[in-house]
Amino acid sequence: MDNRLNLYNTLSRKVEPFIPREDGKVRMYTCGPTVYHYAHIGNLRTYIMEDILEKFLRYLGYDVTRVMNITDVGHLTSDGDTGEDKMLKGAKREHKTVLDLARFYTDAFFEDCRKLNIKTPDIVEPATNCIDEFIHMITVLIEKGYAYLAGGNVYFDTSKLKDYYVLSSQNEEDLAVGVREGVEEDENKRNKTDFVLWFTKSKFEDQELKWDSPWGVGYPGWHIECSCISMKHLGEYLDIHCGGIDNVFPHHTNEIAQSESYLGHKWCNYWFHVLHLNDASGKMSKSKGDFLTVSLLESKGYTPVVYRLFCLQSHYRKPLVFTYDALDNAAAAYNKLIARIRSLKKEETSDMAAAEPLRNAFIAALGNDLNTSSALTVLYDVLKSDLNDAQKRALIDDFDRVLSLDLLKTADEQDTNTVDPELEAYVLERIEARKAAKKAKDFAAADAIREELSAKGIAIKDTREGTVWELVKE
RNA sequence: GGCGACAUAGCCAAGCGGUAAGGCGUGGGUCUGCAACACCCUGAUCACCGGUUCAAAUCCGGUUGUCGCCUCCA
Repeated sequence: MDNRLNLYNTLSRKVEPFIPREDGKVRMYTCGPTVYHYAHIGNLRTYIMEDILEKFLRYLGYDVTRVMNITDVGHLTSDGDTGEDKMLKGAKREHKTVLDLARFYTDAFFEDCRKLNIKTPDIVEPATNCIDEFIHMITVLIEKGYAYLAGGNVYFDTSKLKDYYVLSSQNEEDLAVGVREGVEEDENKRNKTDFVLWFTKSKFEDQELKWDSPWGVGYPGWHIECSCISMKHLGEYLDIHCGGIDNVFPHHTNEIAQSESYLGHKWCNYWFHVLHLNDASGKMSKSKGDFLTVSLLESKGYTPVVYRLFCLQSHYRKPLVFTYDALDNAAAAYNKLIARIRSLKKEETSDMAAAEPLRNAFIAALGNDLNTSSALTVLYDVLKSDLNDAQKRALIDDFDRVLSLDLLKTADEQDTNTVDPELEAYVLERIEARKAAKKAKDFAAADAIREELSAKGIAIKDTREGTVWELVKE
């Protein structure tokens, strides 16, 4: 397969040609959501961009297997055993069991994804399904001398590694421990970067999810989940590991440490990280309490794909600032785009040879480290090109396999042909009445009819070819 | 304190050494009874200061600013 994707790799800090280990086949892992609350649109920015990556790989013809975990246990408010399990905290807040909470927010997450046209990964695995695998890996790590028991917990010993900071190039001395408020240092650790693989101590007596293990009843640490779930479904070698930029350290650094110590060889070649969505005050965070969700945007009248377009206008490796003005900008752009697509005539075509240069431009744009902004420009180039309408529609449909903006679908749905005939007859009758009023120069009556239709959600406009009308959304 | 990213027109944004894409908005125009739509036209020398080069928004050094990470985080 020819290589047409150049991708920034956090591991090398360079844009490099993407070459999977096995020709034509891509093994892709994604850090999934923590399901103690709704996902905010910042979380979803990452999933949108990962979705673009996956779909572009498929567009290029790769056979992609993508796995995602659901973090339904082990995600503490801090990494020491002083931390509170976020799931437990969420369950208390909502008077649900932890499993009900997980199910509820997992469903909510995929519902948001559906609205944003984010494809569900081939395999989705909750952490609580893989306890045996976690125990197995931890056992091996202890046997190999990479892990130790202290204070009832099992820790990974980062001092056993020559190159722990492969991803983030920090150094031990300068790491500030507990810089964040409310994070306490764990006295059991031998090194400040050591992390918990298995907890048996919990200060919360009502900890709901506990499993038996060789080290006592307890629950897994956060980092071990992703390593195990990835290997369970994708084997010992991974091509791409995705996640938000904040996961570089410590989460992904720790994943590499434990995975490669366990395997005894290099694990994953490409690390793909998406930068954050910020609001005017800085980073969006679930723990801040007040955050933006897809439902909130919908309640304000935005179509969710407009947010997707907003994300695609920017590059995934740049911080993006969310403002309603910027979203309005995207909404206007989306509506205009759809209107232009709608004006294309639906015809059959078999000759797509003339479309090749634009198709290649589209591939070149996305192949250049997923430059979605440039890819959208190519979309506009298609509309402006000399191609016939059928070729344009075909090309737009082709691009939308990756962009997933419902381009043709929305344009066709808005077509008045799909409207209830009774309504159509009524509207046509009113338009005729307005025409008569206009002819009689009774503009007050004509405007009244326009007002009346407008109140019913029907917009009319006078074009050279006569008066046309459409249903206005909302 | 350490590590890292970013800084392009009113806003979003591309640009990867050869003379600033695209989108939204604004203003002007065509059309129109008016309006809306559509279409046409309309704008920046790229944070600042040095350096390399025939040539730099693009490379190097420095300055300033914004943001992120340093065991909750997408």
